[in-house]
Amino acid sequence: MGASKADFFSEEQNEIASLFKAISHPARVAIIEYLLKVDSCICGDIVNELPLAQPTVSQHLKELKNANIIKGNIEGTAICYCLNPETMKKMENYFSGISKSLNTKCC
Amino acid sequence: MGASKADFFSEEQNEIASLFKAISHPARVAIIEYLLKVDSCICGDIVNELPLAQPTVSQHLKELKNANIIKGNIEGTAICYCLNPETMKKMENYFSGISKSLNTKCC
DNA sequence: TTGTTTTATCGTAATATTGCAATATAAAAA
DNA sequence: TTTTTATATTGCAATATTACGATAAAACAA
Repeated sequence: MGASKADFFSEEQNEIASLFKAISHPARVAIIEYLLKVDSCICGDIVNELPLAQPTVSQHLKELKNANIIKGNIEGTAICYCLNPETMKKMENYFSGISKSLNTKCC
Repeated sequence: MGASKADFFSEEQNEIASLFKAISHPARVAIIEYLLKVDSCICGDIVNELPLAQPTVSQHLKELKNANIIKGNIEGTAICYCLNPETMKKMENYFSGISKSLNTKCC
């Protein structure tokens, strides 16, 4: 069909999948790395950093916000974006948990 | 358009994006978590664990293999799958690197 | 008020992904 | 050999994503 059969998987599996789906596009990786590079909130400016039109960037920012990967604070005409440390930690923990319980003698 | 404008992003950004794209689907998250749960190579058996038809599972396994997230060893008629510890570590490191250089006083 | 700036939304075309039936392939068993 | 078992590939329909022009909305300046 094309739609994922989300109903057949656990809530947690669907959550993890959509969290990583948010960073499964190079534009969104670029946004994350830009926010990391400037090391502060960025008001405006993101559109000029990417080789994409403004509506497209806005759409990618919306997806990152929905996934809780970035936070956006309204500052007058502009919006201040920054990374959400908690979500970064959550994703780190997902993999460190896997690494810990991995039997490396396998295969 | 629909296609991502991959040419305009860095090699590294495209790599990171396709790595996480591999775990952006609940079926592939379920495969990872099943391999983790059994804590050993699994020969066959994966198809029966998922609510999907055999060709669909095969397709998901192929994507996980292409992303180096799982390894598959042929064992006669069956194929032994297990997680790739190096890729797990790589993904963990991506986020721990972000967490480390994150200015948490922001926003 | 009007104009400017910044971000969001709508509508839609191009492309990608998902899922599966049918079929193919490959190795072992009978 | 034929049959069985396990996995892969092909082809296609249904759905999702990506990208952007046009437009809207919101805040501020003049």
